[in-house]
Amino acid sequence: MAVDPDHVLRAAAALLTRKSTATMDEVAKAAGISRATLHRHFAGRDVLVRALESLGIAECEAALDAARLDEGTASDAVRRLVGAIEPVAGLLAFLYSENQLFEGEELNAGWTLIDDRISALFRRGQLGGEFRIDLTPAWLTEALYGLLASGAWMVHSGKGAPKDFQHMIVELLLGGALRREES
Amino acid sequence: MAVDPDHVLRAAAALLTRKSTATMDEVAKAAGISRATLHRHFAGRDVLVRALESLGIAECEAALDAARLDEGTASDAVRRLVGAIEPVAGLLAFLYSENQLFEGEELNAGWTLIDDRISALFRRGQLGGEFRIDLTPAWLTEALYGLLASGAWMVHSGKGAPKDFQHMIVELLLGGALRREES
DNA sequence: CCAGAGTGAGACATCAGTGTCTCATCTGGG
DNA sequence: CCCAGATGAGACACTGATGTCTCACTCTGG
Repeated sequence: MAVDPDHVLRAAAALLTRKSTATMDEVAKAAGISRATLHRHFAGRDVLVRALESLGIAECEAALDAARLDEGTASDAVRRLVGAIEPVAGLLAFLYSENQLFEGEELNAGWTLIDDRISALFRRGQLGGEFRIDLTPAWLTEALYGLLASGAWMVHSGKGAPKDFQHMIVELLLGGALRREES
Repeated sequence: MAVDPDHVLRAAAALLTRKSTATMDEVAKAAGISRATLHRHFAGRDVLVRALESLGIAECEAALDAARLDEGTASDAVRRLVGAIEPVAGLLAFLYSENQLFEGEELNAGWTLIDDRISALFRRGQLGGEFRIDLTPAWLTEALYGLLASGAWMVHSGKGAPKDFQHMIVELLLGGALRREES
């Protein structure tokens, strides 16, 4: 029976999300195929990681689309974005750490696109008077990534419930830790 | 001349902070000693990483002490903490990712101590009515780690200035992205 | 001055992960 | 039914990192 490359990719993503140093052997086993077949579809670990990178980018963009960043208040858009991106957070964290190894090589241009779209959202919130302007959109974007990683870690390690993921991140990112006098 | 193990450790920390996959050979070269001597002082990569872990814990605790978490408002304490912990942020990020590989093994109890001290700070802020209570101290602590990692990444990649490190993190962690009507 | 400790350089074996190949087996379409 | 293509299992060699050992050199203290 012909192997479904997409299924293999998702199995690899699920495994590497938990154990980033997993062997090609383990990846193959996780996907339910032999190492030989895995190598026929992805000729080498780097090829596999690149494919996972493309998958992560595609899913991120899908989440960005689903979140409709241009509609409604920027706060609501951020809320939708975090909710939509939650399933990808683990894979994102893996790729994030893996990309540090590609130091010399150029990184996939897709990330820049995603960064730009998220930055644009924060900028929209600033221009609309919704967000404070003393924190740059670039930093807010990077901070969102960090909080997503922390949230994914909380859930993964069992210290936090998946249902709280969106609330925890959005509330901290938007409102901060300080208690609000108003409302 | 006798090698100073602490100097070796700091050189290793500086290198591994930038390139987490550095070889023992590269570590030795970075420390200005031979691989043989490096192995005489740290018999294996895992021993070296454990030693770095101890160093990171010690420096974290020193930062916690220097920040005087019990004095003044919790907000000011957080501000001092971030400022004091900044030099360790890179090493912290390295150990953070490295600890994921120690899955089965027990993690150093020192981290729990540090977590507890930071959590206690956030709890103090909550009990004093300074911080909101719908975000758990455990999450605030984890979020702080994530923001420290993001900040270190911003500085490391040149996207942000070191002088903004403390301000970026503290302002986002405490105040959030939303614009404040008051003040 | 001399002995001993510490170091640098290099050789060597080992080990894990990987890339590659072969061959038997299985499946599906003509 | 039969064949072509795909898969699984395993063997084999290669590579990079590592652990270990030896030997020569250089300090320093007695």
